[in-house]
Amino acid sequence: MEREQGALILRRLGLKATPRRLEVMQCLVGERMYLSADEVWNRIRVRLGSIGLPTVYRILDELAEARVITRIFSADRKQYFFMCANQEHHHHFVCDSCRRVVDFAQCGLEGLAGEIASSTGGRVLSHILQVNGLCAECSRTESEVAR
Amino acid sequence: MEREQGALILRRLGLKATPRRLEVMQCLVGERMYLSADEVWNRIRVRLGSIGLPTVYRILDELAEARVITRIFSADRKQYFFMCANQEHHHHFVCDSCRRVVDFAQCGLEGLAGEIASSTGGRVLSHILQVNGLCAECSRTESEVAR
DNA sequence: GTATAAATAAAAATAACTTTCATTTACATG
DNA sequence: CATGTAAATGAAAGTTATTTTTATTTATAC
Ligand SMILES: [Mn+2]
Ligand SMILES: [Mn+2]
Ligand SMILES: [Zn+2]
Ligand SMILES: [Zn+2]
Repeated sequence: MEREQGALILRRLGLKATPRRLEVMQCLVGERMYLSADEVWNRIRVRLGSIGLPTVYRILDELAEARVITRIFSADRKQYFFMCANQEHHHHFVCDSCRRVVDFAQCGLEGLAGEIASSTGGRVLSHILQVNGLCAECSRTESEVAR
Repeated sequence: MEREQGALILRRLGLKATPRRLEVMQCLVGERMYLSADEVWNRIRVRLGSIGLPTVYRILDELAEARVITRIFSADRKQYFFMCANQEHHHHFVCDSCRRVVDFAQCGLEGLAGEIASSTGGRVLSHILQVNGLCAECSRTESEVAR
């Protein structure tokens, strides 16, 4: 992501294009594994000289709120983040072993939303969908180990 | 849930049928809202005389592990639990306003699992699906307030 | 350049959970 | 029924991810 592109996205969201925000975005863009706030912090503070962990948390929150990045669900219940080029509605296939994230477009929940609304009389507002497993590489590795 | 039924479930899991476990199950069965460990604790300690919060956490973990109860995802990232009579694979429609949980059987992710496996070369092991919104009652209330 | 609201750092606080370890209890066995 | 044993529990302390607070700095509109 070009520096100016990041700045544009931030201004569109009504956020100032600060060096810290740009670094956080830079750190996540193109990264194919999901990262924790702590990991983002450790990666960027080398380059920024210094940045506070609360700042990283705040920036990640803002970006997630604005849907620039996504939250990934993990069994350890920590917060993890991932940025995808894909800006349309979609979900993720997440590797339990190496943390790789792969987009998939199929959602197929529009129909379900309708069914739930009509059968319960309620209103559907959002949904969480995440598929977990082993990516191709980890799947292969595991087979080798078993041999 | 009859006391003896609870005991049977626990023994089948290789767990001792202790008064604390039975109370936790009793507390959750038939409850139509999801509850936190803290809430379960406050409800049952009145009846048990005393029980430690770590014990409640341990019991809830065991029951969730054994799939006797389910974890509910919440924006506050606390752990919430819900028990459904329905023992088959299914998911939940959760009210963001009153915490009510409604089962829905449709999952429709078997096909998706296959597609992901064949397109990525990986292996699908599990998935998370939760639909959020407003239950019928809360949806009605909200409309009234808007008027 | 300057004013101003927004952003940040540093430190302290929070709170949800978890661990430890000494004591108690369910229950299998005789 | 008595009893041995592993499993379960309580109390207290510990952990740690995340958040709050407040004084200072900075992006940006004018
Ligand atoms: Mn979807
Ligand atoms: Mn499913
Ligand atoms: Zn992998
Ligand atoms: Zn409701």
